[in-house]
Amino acid sequence: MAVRVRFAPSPTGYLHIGGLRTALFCYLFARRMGGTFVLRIEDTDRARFVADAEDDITAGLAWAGLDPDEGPHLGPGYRQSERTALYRSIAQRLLRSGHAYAAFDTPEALQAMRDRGETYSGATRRAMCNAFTLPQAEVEQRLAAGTPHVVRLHVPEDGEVTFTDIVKGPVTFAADSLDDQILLKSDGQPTYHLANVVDDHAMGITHVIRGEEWLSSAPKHMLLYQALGWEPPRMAHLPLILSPGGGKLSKRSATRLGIPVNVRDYQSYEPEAVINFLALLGWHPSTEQEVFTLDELKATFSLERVAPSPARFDLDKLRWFNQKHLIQLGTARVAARVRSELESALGPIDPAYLHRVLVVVGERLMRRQDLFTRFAYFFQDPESYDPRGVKKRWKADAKDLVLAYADALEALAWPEADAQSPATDLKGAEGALEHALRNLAAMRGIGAGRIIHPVRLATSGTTAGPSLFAMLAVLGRERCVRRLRRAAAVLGP
RNA sequence: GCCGCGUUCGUCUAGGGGUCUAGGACGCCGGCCUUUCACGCCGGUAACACGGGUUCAAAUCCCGUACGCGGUACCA
Repeated sequence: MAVRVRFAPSPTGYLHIGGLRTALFCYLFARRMGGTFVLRIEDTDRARFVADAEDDITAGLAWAGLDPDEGPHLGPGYRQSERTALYRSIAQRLLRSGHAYAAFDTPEALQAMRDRGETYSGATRRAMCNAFTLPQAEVEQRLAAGTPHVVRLHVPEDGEVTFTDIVKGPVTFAADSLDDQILLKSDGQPTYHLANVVDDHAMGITHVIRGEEWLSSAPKHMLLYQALGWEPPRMAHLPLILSPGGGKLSKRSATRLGIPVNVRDYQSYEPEAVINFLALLGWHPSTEQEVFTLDELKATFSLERVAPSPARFDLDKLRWFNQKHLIQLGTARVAARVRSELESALGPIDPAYLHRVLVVVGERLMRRQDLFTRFAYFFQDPESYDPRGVKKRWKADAKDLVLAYADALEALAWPEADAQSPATDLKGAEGALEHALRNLAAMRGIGAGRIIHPVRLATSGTTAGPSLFAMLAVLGRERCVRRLRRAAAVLGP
């Protein structure tokens, strides 16, 4: 049978990183099995509905490269709010077959019951106000009069519910530990439990892949499939993602640690890296490969190799993946991703220049935003000079040497890179720059390092960076000379 | 409280009765390379939660305890 998997978020907030992980596993499994990946919006909660949440979810999936084969953006019938009639008719059917019943309890009465430490179960329902305790005539009269009521699942008083979860293995619940779940709310909307089961069946879902927070309600869903005479899908409950401290990955704790909670806040990471990181959080390939593209993941993923225990979010690891993927992406694609952001911050940038910068920066780029911080000097003259670097490298003769080198650069035959060709053949310039510097050192009878370090400091403001001559070649004569002279004036002897 | 699930280096994990003096990756610490930084390479640090069984043999199977996570809503 063709595999059909669905990702079924609720539009009560923006797409969460944990939600993306669930979506990823759904997607990967569907692709691996040659099946279909469905996006279904579970908008049955009117009170918590967030208007732009659905767009955020769709955008988040697109950003990550997880394209649904079916979904609300492709056709009607994928939002539960469009399917209420279906849920109501199924609820009626359950009512008729005795698998569900009407209950009239007030919120206050329910609260009082909870305060007593009880749940609405086989053991307590006889103390409440419902079709089991009211005379049948009154039930019918109330229903006819349109009295507000809910429809509850009639959970058997004994026996147990067992099913085999693909990641958790065999799971067993005693029926009397299950409460009489509300299926239809008094406003006529279905709860998650009803709508989810009805839709999974109606949409031919073969595998339910979702977060572990659903494991406890899974037996109620199994009961529903049973009552309806439907074959239940296979279940796979994914372990949750925890914060580094071990607790829940809450907004507050996460932001304090610099961990974005919403997918929309991952803009400074490459989607490929986030995907790779998420995939390995709970899943392990049988090999020791760590860096994966989406295509590679699609080819190797399996639910059987998903770990049953929760995993903690590790920012360092995400950063490492980000660096790996930045390298794997290559300068052209990185340039395309960073250009507009860079230009809106710093004005127009010559594409060929940007390309040369990326080549020279190379694997030193951990995150795109490094170009605005650690490597900002490629786009703006340094505003200050690293004090520790100055202390260590800016000796008494530094000013004189830097000035002399500036003069030498002005006189130098400097093969400028061809602006039309981003191929960055800067080797000629590099050689000339190095030759000029070593010449100067020889004339002064000092080591080249005596000049190299002050020059780096003067032109970049820091002591760390790419090979000096490659860096100078990229910066170009004008910037170099200006910066050398300015540093000499500012730093003095 | 009750129900369910889980527990191997700081973190992600491999392993599923003997091949485990427990492997890999991130991080951290050394070293090499390099007149910077990063990459790369070499080396180091560091774990089977605890207690009982079963077995010739247990990280691996069973039971209990502890701890963690989830659920216990007219939220999903």
